[in-house]
Amino acid sequence: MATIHDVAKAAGVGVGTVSRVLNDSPLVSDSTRRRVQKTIEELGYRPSSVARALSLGRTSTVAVLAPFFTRPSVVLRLRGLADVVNESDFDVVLYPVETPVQRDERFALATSSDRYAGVIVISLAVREETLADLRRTPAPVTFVDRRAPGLPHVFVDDTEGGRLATHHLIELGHERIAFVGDDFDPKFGFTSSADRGVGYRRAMQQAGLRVRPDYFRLAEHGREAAIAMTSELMHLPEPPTAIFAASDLQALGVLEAARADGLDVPGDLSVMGFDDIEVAPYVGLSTVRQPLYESGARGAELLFGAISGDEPNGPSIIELPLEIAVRSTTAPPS
Amino acid sequence: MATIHDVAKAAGVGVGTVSRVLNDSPLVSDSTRRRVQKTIEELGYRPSSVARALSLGRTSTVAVLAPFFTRPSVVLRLRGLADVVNESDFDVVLYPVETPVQRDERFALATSSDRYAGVIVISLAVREETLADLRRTPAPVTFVDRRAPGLPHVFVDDTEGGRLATHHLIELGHERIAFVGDDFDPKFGFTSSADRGVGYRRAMQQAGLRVRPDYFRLAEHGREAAIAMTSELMHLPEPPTAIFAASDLQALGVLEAARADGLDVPGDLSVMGFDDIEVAPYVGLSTVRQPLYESGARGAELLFGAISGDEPNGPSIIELPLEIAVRSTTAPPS
DNA sequence: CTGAAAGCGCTAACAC
DNA sequence: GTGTTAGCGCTTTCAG
Repeated sequence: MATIHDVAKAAGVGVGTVSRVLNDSPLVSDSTRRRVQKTIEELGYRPSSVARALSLGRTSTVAVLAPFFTRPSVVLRLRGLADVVNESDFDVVLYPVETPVQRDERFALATSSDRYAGVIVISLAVREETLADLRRTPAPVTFVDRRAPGLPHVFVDDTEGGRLATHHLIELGHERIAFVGDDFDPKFGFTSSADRGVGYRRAMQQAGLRVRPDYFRLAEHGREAAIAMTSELMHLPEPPTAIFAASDLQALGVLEAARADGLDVPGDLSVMGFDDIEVAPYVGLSTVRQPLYESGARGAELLFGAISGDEPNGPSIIELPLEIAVRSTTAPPS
Repeated sequence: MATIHDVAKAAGVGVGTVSRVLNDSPLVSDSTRRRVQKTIEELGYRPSSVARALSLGRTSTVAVLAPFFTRPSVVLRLRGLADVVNESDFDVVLYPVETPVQRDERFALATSSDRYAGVIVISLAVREETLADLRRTPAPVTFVDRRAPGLPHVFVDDTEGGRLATHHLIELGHERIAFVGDDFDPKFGFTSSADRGVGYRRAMQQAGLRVRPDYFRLAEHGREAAIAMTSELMHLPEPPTAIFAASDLQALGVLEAARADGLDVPGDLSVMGFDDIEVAPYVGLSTVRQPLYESGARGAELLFGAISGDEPNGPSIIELPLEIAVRSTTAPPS
C-alpha cells in the first residue's frame, strides 16, 4: 500500500500538496495537480479512509440498527436507505438486532464512540430515558418506522392503516371480519400490530359492527401462528367472511391455511394484509400499502440533514401516506 | 469524548497502561487494572476504533458486495453472513451492486485500501484477470454462490439442481415439461439460471424425452416476464403439464399466471421452483432447496479463516448440498 | 501556491 | 509492572 508520503516523494512535492489535490483544494496549480494525479495513478495509491477519519475526527459511515432484517418489509426499508446512503460516499454498516440486550449494546456502540457519522434505527423501540440520551449523542440518530419525539423520524399511522383495511372490507359488505395480529412483544415493544388492531376496532365501531372477542386473535408473528389462528377462526360455529391480518406475512399464512382447508379466496373468505411487500402482487394479495422503500430513503435523508447540521427548526419529521391496494383476495361476501 | 489520555491522567497512570487493560494484557497488576477500569466507567470512555485501526494497521470490518440485495435469496445469504460476522466483533458494511460499473468501483474500493479486513462477494462474476488480482489483495476475498478458482468460495451445483428438479417432474410422470429461466445477463454474467437450464436438458435427455425449443423460455428475471412466458406456454397448441422455473421468484410468477388463467395447480399444471426462499412454504411451492443461509454463514467462516491466515492447504472450498422439497405445486399429470 | 510540522487517539517497543 | 515515546496515514495550520 502506497502512502501519501510515497506519492509526495515520487511527485517531488510535499504531502500537504498531495492532500490538497486529494481533497480538490483550489490552492494547487494546475500543473502540479496534474503531476500529482499522474503519480497517484502510477502508484495505484488509494488514501486510507481510516487515517483520514482519524485526522478529520469524523467517519463517513452510518450505522443501521434493524430487527428481523430478513423480513421483506425491513429489507425494503434497508434498500431505500442504502440507495440514498451509497449515493453519498458513505458506507452503511448493518447491525442486526435480535434481542433487547443486543439492541442496547448496539445502541451504546453505535452512538457513543466516534465510529459513525450517524445512526438509523429501524422499528426498534427505546425507553424515554434512552431517547433523552440519544438527543445528545455526538452522532445524530434518526428513526424509521417509529415515532421518536425530539428526534428526526419517519413513520406511518398504523392505526389509520388498520382502519382503512377494515373499512375496505366493510365497504365490500363484510360484517363478520376477524383480525389476526402479533402478540404484544414485551421484548421489543413493537406497536405496529397493536395499532393496526386499534384501527380495526375503530372501523368496526364506526360501522356499528360488533367486535367479537373470538374474532380478535393474537399470536407470535410468523407463518405457523397465522395458520393456526386462521384454522381456529374458520372452524368457529360462525366463521368470519373476511380476515384482516396485521402484516402481509401473516396474510400469507392466512392464505395458506385457507387453501389447506379447501376454502376459496375470495369466494369463501376475503383476506387483507398490511405492508405491500414484494410478493404481495404475486399472490394477488389485497393490502395496505405503506411506502417501505421510501421510509428508508427518507430516513437516510433526514440523517444526512442532521449530520450536516442544517435543521432549521428542530428535528424533521415525516409521515408517509398509507393507501389501499385492492387485488384479488378481497371481494364481497357470497 | 474522553480519550485514552484523559483516562490515564484521571487514573494517575500512563496511556500504555490504559491501553494494556483495554486489550486485556496480562502485564498489569490487578489493583491498577481495577482502578483504570473504574475511571473508564466514570468517564464513560469508549476507545476510538478508528485510532485503533490506524495504529494496528488493520480494521475489524468486512465488506459485502451483493447484487439485488432485496431478493429473498440474497437476503438469506446476507443473514447467515451477518450472523457469523457479528459474533466476532466485526462490522459488516454493505455494498449493493446494481451495475457493472458499480461492481468494479466497489471491488476496487473494497480490496485496494486498508479499509476492510476482508471482503465477501455474493453471486457476482469477475473476469479471470480480476480474479488473479484478487488473489493478491491485502484483504482476503471470498466468494459466495460462485466458483472462484484459487480463492475460498462456497457454491452449489446448479446444473445438478436443475437436473434434480426436472427429474422430480419426470418421476411424477410428466413428459411435457417446460423450462422458464433468466436471459443470459451480459451485464453481470450470472450463470445460475443457465446452469439450471443445462440440468433441465440433461434430465430430459437422460429420460429419453425430447427438449422442445418452444418449451425452453428465457427472459429477464422478474415477475412480469415469468407471467408472460407462462401465458405463452399455456396457450401453445400443446401446452406443458409442468413448468420448472429457474428461481422461486419466477415460479411465483408462473403460479400467478396459472391462477389468472384459471388453471388448477397442480391439477392442470405442476410447478417447480428453485431456491426455497422463505415464502415458498406459504404458497406450497415445490422447489429445490439450496442452503441459502448456510452459504452466507460458511462464506463468512471461510473469510475469517483467510483473515487469520490459517489456510493449511490452499483456499477452502465448500460445496453445499441441494435437495428436493416436495410441497403442493407438483403432482402427477392428470 | 507549496513545504514543513503538529496532531488526531491508539498500540507497541523500549526503558526503568 | 508501568511510564514514555515513536509512529500509523492523513489534514491542516503556519511560514514562506
